[in-house]
Amino acid sequence: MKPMAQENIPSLLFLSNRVARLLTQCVLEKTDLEEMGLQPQHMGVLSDLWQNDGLRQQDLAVSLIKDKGTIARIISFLEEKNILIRVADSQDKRTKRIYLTHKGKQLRQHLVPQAEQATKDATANIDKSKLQTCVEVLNEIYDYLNSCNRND
Amino acid sequence: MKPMAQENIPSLLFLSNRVARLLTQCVLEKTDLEEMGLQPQHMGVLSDLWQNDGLRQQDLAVSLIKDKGTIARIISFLEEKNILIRVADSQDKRTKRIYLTHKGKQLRQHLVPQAEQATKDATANIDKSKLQTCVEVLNEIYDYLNSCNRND
DNA sequence: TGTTGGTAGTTGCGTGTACAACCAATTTAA
DNA sequence: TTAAATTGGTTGTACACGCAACTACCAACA
Repeated sequence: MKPMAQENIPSLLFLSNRVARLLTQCVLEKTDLEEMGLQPQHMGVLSDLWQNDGLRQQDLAVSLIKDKGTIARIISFLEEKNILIRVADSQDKRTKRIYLTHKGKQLRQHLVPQAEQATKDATANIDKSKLQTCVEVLNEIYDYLNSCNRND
Repeated sequence: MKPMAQENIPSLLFLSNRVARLLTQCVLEKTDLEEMGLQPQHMGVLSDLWQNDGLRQQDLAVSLIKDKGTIARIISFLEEKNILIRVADSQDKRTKRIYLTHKGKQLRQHLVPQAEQATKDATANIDKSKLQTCVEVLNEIYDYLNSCNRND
């Protein structure tokens, strides 16, 4: 007699959480983040700014799936460290544009190759095309869910 | 004249973090977790116990990539709610085995289908075989990195 | 048998985060 | 043009988490 069919544990939910933690750990260990007095969440913010300088704090909050208050504090921290500056927007006085300083731009050349290497090491034994598919799928899920969020 | 080649932002690192956040949000919204007074991290612990009753706290810490202190507090919380019990191991008096109560086992039938539906909704527009590949890859990364952790 | 090193669990502390209340500026509607 | 609703940002509060120090226990070895 077969066992009753059990509900399937929703693996994507738990796997994405655990892999995210593990990769973050790897990057923290294998980069100079810590000795520069930075944390993984700071690199998250920087990654968006490296691609798009001049974003608003609200843009960062939506992109990073974090509370706007949390973003405000991270920005304050990075501003303190002279990595970026808040610039009041002349068009809309509510918003502040975030611009990287020279130091902030320099960090990219320093940190991104290290982080890249760390994630490469972590996925060295994975089939390259499957890994590519994985990234594509995550990107699609991200785009889909994030567009839902914006519309509620 | 072409722009200088820029380093590639390590997408898997950031995507896994963001997708994990988004999926966790979805599940929190679309299940009865909150009205039962539970949080996503509690379902993480439960998911391991539903598959393997009688785990040690240390097993949970390794599996969930969380500090053993954090696990201890989550277990205390769930024990308080009569969802599981700590049982001193007679073989090794250092360890405590975690067993689900009847209530804890019931939760599976209640919560897992809801969480499953939530993740299905979140990935409804994704090609099924690509999604399957994505889960496989995440599983491989998880196994690989977690085995590294155990050996340091 | 006693000593030493390692492991499971607990707890104090600092910090990152979400939530909510708030202010200022903008946009929409009356 | 004014009133109401919305939006971007800041700050207070509560809590989940990692780190580190501690206790209790086990295992290995002299």
